[in-house]
Amino acid sequence: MSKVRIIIADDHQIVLDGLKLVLSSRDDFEVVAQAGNGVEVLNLLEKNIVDIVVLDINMPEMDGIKCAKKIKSLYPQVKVIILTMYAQKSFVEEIVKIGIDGCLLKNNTGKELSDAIARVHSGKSYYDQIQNFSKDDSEEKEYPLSEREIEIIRKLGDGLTSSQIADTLFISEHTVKTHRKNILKKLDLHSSSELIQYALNNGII
Amino acid sequence: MSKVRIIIADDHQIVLDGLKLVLSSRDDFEVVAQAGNGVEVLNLLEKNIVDIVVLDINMPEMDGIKCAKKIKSLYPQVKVIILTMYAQKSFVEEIVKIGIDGCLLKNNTGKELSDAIARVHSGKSYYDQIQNFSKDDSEEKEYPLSEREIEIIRKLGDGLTSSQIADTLFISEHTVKTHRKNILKKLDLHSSSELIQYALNNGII
DNA sequence: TACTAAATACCCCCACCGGGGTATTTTTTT
DNA sequence: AAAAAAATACCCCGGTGGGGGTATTTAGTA
Repeated sequence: MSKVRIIIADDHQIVLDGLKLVLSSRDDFEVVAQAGNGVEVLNLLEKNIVDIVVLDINMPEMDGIKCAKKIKSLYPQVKVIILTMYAQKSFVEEIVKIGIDGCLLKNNTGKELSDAIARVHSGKSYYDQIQNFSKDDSEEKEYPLSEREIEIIRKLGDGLTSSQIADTLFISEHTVKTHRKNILKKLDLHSSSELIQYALNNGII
Repeated sequence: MSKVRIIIADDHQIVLDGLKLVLSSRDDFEVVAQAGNGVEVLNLLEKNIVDIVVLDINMPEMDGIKCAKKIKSLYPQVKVIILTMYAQKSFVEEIVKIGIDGCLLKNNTGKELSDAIARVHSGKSYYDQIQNFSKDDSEEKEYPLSEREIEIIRKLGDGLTSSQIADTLFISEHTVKTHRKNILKKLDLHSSSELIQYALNNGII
């Protein structure tokens, strides 16, 4: 019987090393490649035959969700499992819509990841606690932040002013102010200080 | 020859599993325990003889820096290595002051962590790119924050304005502004946003 | 194709922040 | 008792932030 061919992606090399060892402890798994961001994953998929891709959500260049979307459109037969730090409600719709096969928190053991891979490989899906924070609460509307908005938040956290941010991003100061305004509205916050606190507490920064 | 006895702490179980495998691949290392936060680490240290503790910075309950401080005061002979996601300048002063023995980014390979542990165990220190920022030159000017100033910082983090803070503390708005001004000067920061980020990263909030 | 979200850019306005001072009173330390 | 540190309070001023709009262009999706 052939092994399950796996690609793993995480922006922290040390986590990659760990995951590889975790998965290699099963002799029916084979980690064929590692990647540090979504773009690398797509490059690797061009040259490798792969059964399953394990993606961290938070990655530079191209995050896990975007990458999963690409994978599912380019290689529908490839299974995708998302690894995430926090149970972020905003991702769930995306995850379901894209048709991601599995999703679990980094909070799980290596064995559970192995189980998830085995289950997904057999054609089933594997969702961790995700259903807990799935959209039961129709009351609370989720306003997901765009990439640009997150970029703005990070720079606000560095203490840059609107005009400074505008300079680094080569856009108008007005645009930066609009973004900040929209961010505060989406998150129902009322100052940059609150925003930074929120961002740090939610893994945005 | 006895093995190097190691405790590893990270709030993500899967990362712990990975790290354990990475370190166990060396037969002169022994991972005696794992912890999900700083409090657990301290409990484990009461019952175990340990050479080295590897701490993630971002953990609930008690973060890596706070935990390191405790360890160094309670068990000075125990070596501490900090694992961090980003090279955050704000941590460096703390890290140096506390006397942490090693510090490296999660961006490194498992082998580099092993090397760091071996080196630290031999009595040397191991600093990744971090030392680019460090400035052990001469006297580090210490500008300790007063209790009142910390009180102000917390309220700033809640998004309160000067006048709102003034109301809750029954002092003049001018006084609040003076405090904030002094705080920014002491810490060499230039906006409340930077301040909040600094405060959260240093356990002030 | 039409629809939608995102990014872009601009208007007005006032309150607040950041930075520069000075100065008095209270508390703590020497 | 004297010195140092902390907390208090006030002045000025320019730039920024936060909140209310509107509108165009671009990109992705149905």
